[in-house]
Amino acid sequence: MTATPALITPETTEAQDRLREVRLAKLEKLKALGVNAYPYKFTTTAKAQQLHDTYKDLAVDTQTTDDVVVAGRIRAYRNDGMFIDLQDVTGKVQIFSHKETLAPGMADILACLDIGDLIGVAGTVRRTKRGELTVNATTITVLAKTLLPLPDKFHGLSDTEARYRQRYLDLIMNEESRNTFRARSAILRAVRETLQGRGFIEVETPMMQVIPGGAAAKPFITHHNALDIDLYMRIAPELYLKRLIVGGLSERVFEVGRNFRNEGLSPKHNPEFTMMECYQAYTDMEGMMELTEAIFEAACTAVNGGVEAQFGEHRLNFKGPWARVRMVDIVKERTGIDFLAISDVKEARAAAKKAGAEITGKELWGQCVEKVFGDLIEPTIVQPTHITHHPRDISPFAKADPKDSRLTERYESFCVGREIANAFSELTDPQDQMARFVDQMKQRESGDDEAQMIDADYVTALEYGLPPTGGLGIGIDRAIMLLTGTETIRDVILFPTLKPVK
RNA sequence: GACUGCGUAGCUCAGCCGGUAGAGCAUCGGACUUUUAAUCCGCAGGUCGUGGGUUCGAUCCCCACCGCAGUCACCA
Repeated sequence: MTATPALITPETTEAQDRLREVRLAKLEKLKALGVNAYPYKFTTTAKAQQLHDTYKDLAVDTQTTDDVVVAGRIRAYRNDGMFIDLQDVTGKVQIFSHKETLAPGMADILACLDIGDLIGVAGTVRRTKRGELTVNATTITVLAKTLLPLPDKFHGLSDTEARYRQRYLDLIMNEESRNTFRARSAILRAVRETLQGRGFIEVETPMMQVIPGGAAAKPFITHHNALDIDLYMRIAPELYLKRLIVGGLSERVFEVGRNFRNEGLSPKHNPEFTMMECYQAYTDMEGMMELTEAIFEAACTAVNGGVEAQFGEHRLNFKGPWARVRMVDIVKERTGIDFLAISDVKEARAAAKKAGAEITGKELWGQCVEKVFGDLIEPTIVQPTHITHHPRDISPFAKADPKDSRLTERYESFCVGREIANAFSELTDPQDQMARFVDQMKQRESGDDEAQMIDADYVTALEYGLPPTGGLGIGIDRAIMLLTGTETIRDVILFPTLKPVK
């Protein structure tokens, strides 16, 4: 036997090589029988679930004359292939092969099959004495001969590392994993449909940017050879999307796409993650609140059939309107600290520290408020809640609160101690915006490498006029975790970031 | 980045106080045949994550490194 280059796989062990040899021998037998084990096309007439639906009333021990053609992966192979469990995207159906009903030559093919192989089966439908819906095979077509065995048919694949590195095996073996990622798709569709139903148009903005703005985060750096310049992977699409509102491309735009933040990995953080951001002209944060609720209601309904979702012990209800409370008010209510009555920064830091927040001594007034909220209150929020009117210090793109210039028209929505949305009445005043950038630059110079860089062109865009606009961002991965009851972000991202194996 | 835990056959897992490894499933050979994790008999399958060290002897003890997980830090 001659080894082809494709089969030189240094990662496999000798034991794996032996297992492969066995299957290669069967592949050779198939070739000898004139069978192409990797054909080009196959047409089916039914899926497994369709058969179960159609024949749900078929009596036990009953043979029909209905011809069907199915295709899928062999998940179980009993009695030397007499019984096969065939799995397709909808589920499993049993295949029965008997000398008397099998077409000539099929028995030889059957003998060359293994668990894991992809096959097509033509036959008639019956229900066995034991009540199992079954296709009595007449012909069997090899659609792809496998060269490596699947994991344990009963215990499956549970090794977390293997599940992430070889996601295809995880998907073959674990129905829960398949369901989660199908739910992910359904949620994304619901988000898009909700927005499109309201007249938002989907756009795409640069992922490689010269000035990475729109969020407080460390960026990844990459390099463009021809231009010989470094570029940053975007941390947010925000500033580009608002340029589109300035341009009047649409009064309503949204983007669903990847953001990249150079930070640690955790059950809640993956360096690349999916974000939905949308901007709507002529509305403010109130309008965004209603939209936030509508999106979550739709997304939850898409995967759970209603506005409730189970997350751990918590029964979450996404039906709007959600509770809303000002950040300073809930801080005052829970800790007794009335930050609005504190004007001195040192005093604010002392109060925050006394309350139990982690204070380094460099915080601005607004950062003290946020620390207390983030450290002490955020983790306790269970049901969807809008926390509103963030301090101006931590909100460089939000309009000031007309009632108190220390605050802004901004809110973040929280659920089970997690942020699920961030929105505000967008700052549209170019002079105020430039002042905010200058403030950020000062924070940057004093060591905060996550403070915003000045994006002069963005300010120029504002000088051409951004209408009153509401903006909203939703972290899609975390939303999916909540709506599907998933504890770790790696279980909702198909190929999470992992260190390479050396 | 820090701490803790884990890494044993293709998969899922045992392995005592240090004496160079076991099971089930899968594979292979055989038996059986309307099964449901099919059953029965038998064979084979291992650089115990990697590299050092201690020891007469290391899967086990020590050190370093690699990877994964959890917690924290960083971070929305």
